[in-house]
Amino acid sequence: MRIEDEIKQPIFRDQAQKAIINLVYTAGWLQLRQAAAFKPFGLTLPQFNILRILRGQHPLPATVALLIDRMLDKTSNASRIVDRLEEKKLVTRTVCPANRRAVDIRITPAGLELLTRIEEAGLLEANGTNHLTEDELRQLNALLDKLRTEA
Amino acid sequence: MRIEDEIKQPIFRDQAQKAIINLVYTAGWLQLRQAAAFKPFGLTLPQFNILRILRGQHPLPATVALLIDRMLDKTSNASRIVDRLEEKKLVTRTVCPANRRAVDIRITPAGLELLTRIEEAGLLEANGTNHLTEDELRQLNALLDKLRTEA
DNA sequence: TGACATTTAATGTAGGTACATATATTTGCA
DNA sequence: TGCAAATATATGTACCTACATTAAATGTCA
Repeated sequence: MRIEDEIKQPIFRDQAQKAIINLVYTAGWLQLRQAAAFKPFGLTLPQFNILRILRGQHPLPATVALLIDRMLDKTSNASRIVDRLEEKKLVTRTVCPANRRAVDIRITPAGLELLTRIEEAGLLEANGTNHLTEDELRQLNALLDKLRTEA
Repeated sequence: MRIEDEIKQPIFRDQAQKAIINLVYTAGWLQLRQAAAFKPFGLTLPQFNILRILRGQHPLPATVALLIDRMLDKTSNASRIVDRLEEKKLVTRTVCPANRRAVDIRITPAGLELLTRIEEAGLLEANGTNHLTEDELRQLNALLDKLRTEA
């Protein structure tokens, strides 16, 4: 459905305004579907992303600073997301012996097993981009990268 | 900057995964800039959007149902956003006389004046899409609309 | 007419972001 | 050595979304 119809706004000032609204709306649409997919596993999207980063480090630990560096949203509060994962016994937190300011965060066997189950469910494949061809996806990536170019 | 460099992930599974991450990242990037622009005026983005919808109705009132229908994020809680606008005296809430379940929400003169000031500041123009040509913006809109096509 | 369903908005709860501040530890350097 | 600056994380506050529930008013229909 065209964005005009999705939000019942028939006229935009220009293509730029329309593109911005379309972009934010489409990202929200994607996130909503992804969040719904993760819900049966008791995870939110940020929690899932952090678990994946931790698996990437495994069996080495990660620090909060490393998580922030790798996350999509740099300013988000990794500390509190780790709180939730710790409550669910999916990660452990121990003071880093080499630098007692830092915290070593590690994914647990339960966390690894959960990631495997989620991936086996094929959530990541049915993700909403099925209607675009390889070439269209490339175009989209190029346009988004260009859009973010700073003056 | 390419999305690979923005989030320090050199390899994606495929163009589709890259496009999804790129899309969510770019939308967040845009929203962050927009939120920063509204901050000096004491408004958040959802508050600004609701004020604009109310101005569109002015001098007629809007109901909460109408606001939800027009908003980008359909499931968001318009009621609580109106709470904040009411505290700031930018809108009024009165029980609808024709249907006492509904609430008539109206923008105040202060609300209208604030919108004018924001628009005069030119925030909506410097919005981050300056680097794309008219044709590229059209392409982007078409790709996003197609992406959201349901099976 | 009166019981029941529907509509409209508000509220409770859990989790998230953004930004400022606090606390503990380590580092650097006079 | 000792003290200030820097670092690493945690916490407080305000606001947001998502989803479920509640409360009040209205509509429906036997």
